[in-house]
Amino acid sequence: MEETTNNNEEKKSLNFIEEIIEEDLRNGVNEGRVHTRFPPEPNGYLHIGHAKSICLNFGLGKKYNGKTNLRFDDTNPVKEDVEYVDSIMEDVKWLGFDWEDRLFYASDYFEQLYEYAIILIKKGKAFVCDMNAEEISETRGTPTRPGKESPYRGRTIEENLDLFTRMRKGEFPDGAKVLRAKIDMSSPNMHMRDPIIYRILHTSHHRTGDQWCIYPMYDFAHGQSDSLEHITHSICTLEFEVHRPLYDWFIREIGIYAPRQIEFARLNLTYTVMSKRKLLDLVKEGFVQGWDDPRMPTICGLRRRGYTPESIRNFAETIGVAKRDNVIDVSLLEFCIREDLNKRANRLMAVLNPLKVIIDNYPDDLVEEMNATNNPEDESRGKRKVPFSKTIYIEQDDFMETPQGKFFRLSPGREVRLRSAYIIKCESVVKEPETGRILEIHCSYDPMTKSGMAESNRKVKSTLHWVSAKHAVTAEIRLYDRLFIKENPDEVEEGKTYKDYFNTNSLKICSALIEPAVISAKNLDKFQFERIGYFAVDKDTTPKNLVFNRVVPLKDSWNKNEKK
RNA sequence: UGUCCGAUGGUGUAAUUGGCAACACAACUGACUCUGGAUCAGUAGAGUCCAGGUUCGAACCCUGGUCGGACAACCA
Repeated sequence: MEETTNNNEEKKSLNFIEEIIEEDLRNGVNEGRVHTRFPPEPNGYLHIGHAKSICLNFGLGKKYNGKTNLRFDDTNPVKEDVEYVDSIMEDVKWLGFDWEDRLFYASDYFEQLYEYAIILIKKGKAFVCDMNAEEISETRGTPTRPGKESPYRGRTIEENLDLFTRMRKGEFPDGAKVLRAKIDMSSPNMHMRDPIIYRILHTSHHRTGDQWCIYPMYDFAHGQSDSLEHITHSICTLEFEVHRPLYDWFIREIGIYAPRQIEFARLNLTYTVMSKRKLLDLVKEGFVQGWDDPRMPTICGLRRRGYTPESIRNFAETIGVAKRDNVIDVSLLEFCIREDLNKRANRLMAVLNPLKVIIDNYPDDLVEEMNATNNPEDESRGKRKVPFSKTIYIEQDDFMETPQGKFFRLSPGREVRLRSAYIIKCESVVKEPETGRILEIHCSYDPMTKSGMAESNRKVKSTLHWVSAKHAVTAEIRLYDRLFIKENPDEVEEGKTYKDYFNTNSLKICSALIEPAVISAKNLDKFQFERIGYFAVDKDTTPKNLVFNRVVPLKDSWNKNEKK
């Protein structure tokens, strides 16, 4: 519909990465080929920050008719596990991306990488060093002070070859020796100070088993892996900018194809943390119930919470990509899921804090099937039947004995519409004598105002949701709030840690009375409970116990005014 | 007292590459509404980190500062 108004097709501006790619395309670099990759380490679950990278890499592949690989950078067997490999593949697929037949592992290249190391040794560009971790660290210098050369730096090529071969054979224990690149101990770039490229690790690997006892360092594997896969644009986060000269050095010395690395700023979100380590702490220390706890910014957490792949992709698109540090307001993420669910989630009525309403002039045993619209945004979703009877429940918040301010819901003597049903009028209030607590309210209904009836269009100030007492289904409801009480939990005061800002009210469990149509709901089904919010069926649901997660509440301008 | 990177409304991203700051979220008005949702209309909010310079003209180029981030794991 937008395109009908302006035919001079408003072209969307390019982000800086697309600009670089298009420039390369114009210059005929790589024969016009675009090939990206998403290279996670299988040592944890993916989070929304990874989603940004996934959408970027796969999005670019798609946009430029190129390809995108999935490659696991699995060079550290002590931290990695197939559990993570599986979850990562599941998450990428769920987000809607396809690596087709291009699933790779850095461990696929171990033999090749070993050969590359031999090349370096033969060129006199790498040496076996016998110093231990502490000694190496001490001689590395600091960013402002040059390091000292290793006493083993001068070993002959033959000696290095012999030692490295024996390292591979398993003749030395963990930590006894490392292979180092011979570059420059006085380089202002710490990564160029004779970096370690191979270490001894007598640990079995999740894919290569006990085939190897030496493993390449990430820096020695990543760039070459990209090269081997003929990646044209290696997109990564900012912290690897300083590594680029090293990658370039390896590629040049080994003499292989050079991809172009482009760095972008990682995503930060308000009221949460985004590092794998911190997320793991929250799981291990029981702040949350697992990686897929719906409060977690992990992909599996968001999925369980009720987020859709479309909403996350749209979020990634909306936040854009640049090089400056950024913190995105969670409200943008919430906007994206509301926007999506508004169009696709069917409506249901559910009461969280019930207040009993008896309609005195309604026949005792009558049950009427009301016609309710499933989704007013999409008439094709049709209608459903909602049973109505003499005793119903409404939300406690929807009644005020002495209405204040602009409260225009139910109160004594006032009329309101019951959604998809009748207009009722509050006639009296029954209270507990001692406490004054409201027990129930009595109303009358106007039979001529049934929804859909010709004369039903009388204007009333508000419409309330409701459920029929004898037909309602009970469900467990989990209400989530932000994980932390501080916008940036990483910004800690003296003597505190991000954990001190954990929001102890981030999960509230309550129950709800829901209209009977809910019983057919299956895991991950999403609904809008009218006037409350979007809810998704949780996997903890059993035939006896329906469990819903609140994805996000509806915007509430009344509640907002109240808080002022 | 190093190297690299960055700096545009509250937040994020733009600005046809030197032509007079736009879009989205958030906020606020109002209209409409059988969801105080959605939708629609509108308002406010930056003169682009600072100081110089080049130019008819600078958010874009140059110089010098300031501030912020990354880098000293046998992690990735």
